[in-house]
Amino acid sequence: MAQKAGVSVTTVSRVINNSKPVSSELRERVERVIKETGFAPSEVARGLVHRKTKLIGLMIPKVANTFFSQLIEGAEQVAKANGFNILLTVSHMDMEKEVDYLSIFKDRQLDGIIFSVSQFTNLHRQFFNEFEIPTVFLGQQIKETPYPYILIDNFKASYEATKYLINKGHEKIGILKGPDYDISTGYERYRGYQQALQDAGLAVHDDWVFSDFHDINNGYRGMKTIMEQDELPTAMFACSDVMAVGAINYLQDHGFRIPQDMSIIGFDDAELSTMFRPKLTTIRQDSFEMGAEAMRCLIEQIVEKKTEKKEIIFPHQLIERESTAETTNYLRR
Amino acid sequence: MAQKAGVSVTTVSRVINNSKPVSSELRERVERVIKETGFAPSEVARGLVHRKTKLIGLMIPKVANTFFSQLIEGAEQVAKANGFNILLTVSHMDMEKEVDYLSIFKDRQLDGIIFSVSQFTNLHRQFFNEFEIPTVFLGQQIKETPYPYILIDNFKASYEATKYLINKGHEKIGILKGPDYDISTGYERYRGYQQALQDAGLAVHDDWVFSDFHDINNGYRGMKTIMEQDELPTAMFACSDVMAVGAINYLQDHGFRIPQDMSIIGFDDAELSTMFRPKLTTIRQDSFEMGAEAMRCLIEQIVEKKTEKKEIIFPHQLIERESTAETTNYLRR
DNA sequence: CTGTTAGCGCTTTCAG
DNA sequence: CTGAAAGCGCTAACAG
Repeated sequence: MAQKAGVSVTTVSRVINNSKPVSSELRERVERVIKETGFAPSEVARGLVHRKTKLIGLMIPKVANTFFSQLIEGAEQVAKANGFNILLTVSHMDMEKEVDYLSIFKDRQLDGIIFSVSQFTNLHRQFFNEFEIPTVFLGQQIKETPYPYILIDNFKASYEATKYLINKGHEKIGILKGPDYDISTGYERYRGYQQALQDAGLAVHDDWVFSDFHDINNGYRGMKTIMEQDELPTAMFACSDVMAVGAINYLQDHGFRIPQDMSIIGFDDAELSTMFRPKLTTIRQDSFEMGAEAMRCLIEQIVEKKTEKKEIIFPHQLIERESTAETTNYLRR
Repeated sequence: MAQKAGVSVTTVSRVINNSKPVSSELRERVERVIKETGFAPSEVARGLVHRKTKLIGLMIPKVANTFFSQLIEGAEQVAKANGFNILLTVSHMDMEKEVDYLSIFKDRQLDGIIFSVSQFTNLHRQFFNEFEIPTVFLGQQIKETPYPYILIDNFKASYEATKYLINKGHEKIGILKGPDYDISTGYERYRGYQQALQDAGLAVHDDWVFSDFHDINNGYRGMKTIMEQDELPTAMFACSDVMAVGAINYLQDHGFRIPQDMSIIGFDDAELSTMFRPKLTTIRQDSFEMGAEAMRCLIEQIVEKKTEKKEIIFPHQLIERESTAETTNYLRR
């Protein structure tokens, strides 16, 4: 390349990066050859010099899930707009894999990490202690690192969802939640539910609490388990839309009508919330925008070369649709 | 690192890569320091030496779509198992972006590309002519490059879907398809539909043909457009499940029953096919496995250092569920 | 078996 | 304004 244009590599570098003045003559010559040969500098070599890769590691538990797939799109868009690319890894909620990927991120000298932790273990702690790399945590309040985290207020959102059901006259309210160790969708959402019940003078009925991974089958199974109890709830708070849909499927398959026989509120406002009939009443969180914001926050850390601990709480919103109703005309159970 | 262990960097390299014999004494010393410091070699520097990055570029039009999100998971799993990582880009069906990303892939010296092309333009052609990089195309028969492509037989699958409807006694069959320039989900699926109709002595009714991007709203809109015609079909072939769901929503919202008043067959067997009620009759394609296989095929090219043109046709399968029925007791229209 | 040397393709001093 | 030289962190070829 430099040869072809009859200049030094330095000059080529200078015209490409516009880093130092170059005479218009040489510049033109170089530009011509660039156009002809389609030359572009090796990002790898550049990376070696600058100790920057312009690569962001994005680690999430699952792709095939509206929340995450939209989040990815948001993050990708912002990354692209800032000259970054995304190295995507899927952890499948496996802590070992998470730590494994973390060190891959390190070895590859990624410029930053966006990380949806499933559980912050000692191995995680160790990594972030030993190694310094701009990071944004997703979905959980990770307080023990200097890095920001971004999430919605799961406690509050769940409190509101439960309160909403209570305001509709429900007193027997069950919950379909994530696994206990999943702080945000398991623990926090359960806490909100519990608190709302308590504040209304209602008791938590353990038989109406079901925990497992968020997927449709578990929603189905969870609802089944609960409907096999002697005493039945009149409303359910499903901590994800997929759980809600699974639950509704179970109920409909067994002759129950929604919302006439059971009110169900979901969480996420996934695309399916409106495709599904009845349309889901749910808590909306803007996952695309959360991905975008996480990426903005990360890039800011990278370019400013400083990270400040901050907590980004995203707004959520209760959207009332068709899967919930007043208790007034509920059958006696 | 080398200093700490009191050896040369070469020796360190040798124990890490096990590339040449090292005395057990030095080896131990080095290993100890590695353990202590958590040292790991820079992938970037390695990449520069080897001209390999162990990175695969994956370009798809959309993440938030079951077909692609599962495909990503399949590809990621295989990549990981072989020591590769994925650089993910989302093209949003934008040809310029596609070409743009292609050259990013080149500049970053990715080891290979898995590419779901929307339309193979001159710019694409030019890229693949000028530049040699292991590639696997996804979803379209790209015949003009030396690289393999992987897809299902869209023509045949659509023929079967349409034939299935015909066998149920339907003679008035509409179609909700992808945009024309989308060879696989637009053109090929339309061709299969058309051929099946023709072979059965049925005519294509242009008013029952609707084309647009595959999403739920377009399914809704498409069905609306068709239902506003004077003469109505008794069955629809939706070229994607999301289209099918949109269509069903429209019909149900307007008092039609599925499948009693209209039979609908989808395409993809997305997760929602069974969550949705009525459960969708659809054409199943295994996108996870397609992603995995594409990655295997790509990695083979990379390690064998040779590419042979091949065509990987994945099986598809018609799955009969609840959204289709015999015409026998259809209302006269 | 081990270390020294060269070089991967770039950018950044440092001279001129 | 321009080029030569040094070096980013590693591996491979070459001596010893």
